[in-house]
Amino acid sequence: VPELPEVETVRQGLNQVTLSQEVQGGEVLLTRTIAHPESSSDFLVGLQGTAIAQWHRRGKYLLAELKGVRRAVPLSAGWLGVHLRMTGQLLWTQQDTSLQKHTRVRLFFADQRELRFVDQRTFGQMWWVPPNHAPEEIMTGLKNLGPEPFSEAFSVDYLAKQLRDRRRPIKTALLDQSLVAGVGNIYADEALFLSGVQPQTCCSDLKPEQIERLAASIRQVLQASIEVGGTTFSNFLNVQGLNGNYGGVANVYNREGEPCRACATPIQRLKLAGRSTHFCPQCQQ
DNA sequence: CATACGTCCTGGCTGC
DNA sequence: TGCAGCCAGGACGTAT
Repeated sequence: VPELPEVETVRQGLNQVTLSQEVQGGEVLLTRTIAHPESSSDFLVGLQGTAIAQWHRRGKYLLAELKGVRRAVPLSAGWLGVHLRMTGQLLWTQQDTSLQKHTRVRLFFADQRELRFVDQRTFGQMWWVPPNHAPEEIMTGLKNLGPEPFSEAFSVDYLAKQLRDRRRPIKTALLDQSLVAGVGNIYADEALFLSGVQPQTCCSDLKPEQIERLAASIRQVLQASIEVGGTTFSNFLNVQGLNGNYGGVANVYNREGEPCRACATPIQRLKLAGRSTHFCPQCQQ
């Protein structure tokens, strides 16, 4: 389940291998994957003859800035957007590598290279944003994203103000991408454990010191995972198809009934907003 | 506006 | 052992 740290790891990997090479063609094996343009062939035509100048990340979205390669002065050639959703993977490979079962989109580069989008559950999406359009015009989800967790905008004051008048459980609020961008189910549970806050706590009941700990914990748990290549809690694969160093070191996620690593109390599981939620009833009050 | 919930999908797991 | 049914969840559309 790629969340911010995994997407950031993919971004860094793509910046190491995909830049400044001409897209010479491609193949869409599942048209539903292409969110824009409506026609898959228009998607491929838009990308053809461009090269990626740089990969960016916003929340869990990947954004490749495109440039024309057949001009002396490279012109803006729009954007390629990707959301991995549940099971999406971007793999940098050779075109003659046998296709994975769930291959959805292939982009062909020079020297028989390929950027391959593999996605078992087919929720993942790709967009081609034409030149002279802002990505958020086409990728409408971008408009509803809250601040990046590592930005100055994600301050204690911001979080306190946002939570003050909300009546939702804090866990549900953390999954809302308009509050803070990039946190998903795993990191929400882990950040709440680290901050000692029960996931069911009503947002407006949180005390100032809890909000302060929560803001710090969100950044801490995300940063720690980025530093080990996004493999802290999942069997996530990087662009080379490798799982660096699966840690399996979650404190609470997917540990129902197992002893809390801090106090040995059995970890409890409940359902919030339709999502499994794990916490230590002793450490989180 | 805030919030809740159903929906999309595949494959792994559970229980009969 | 086969197989139906449940579950996992990110974001969006719709309902309240």
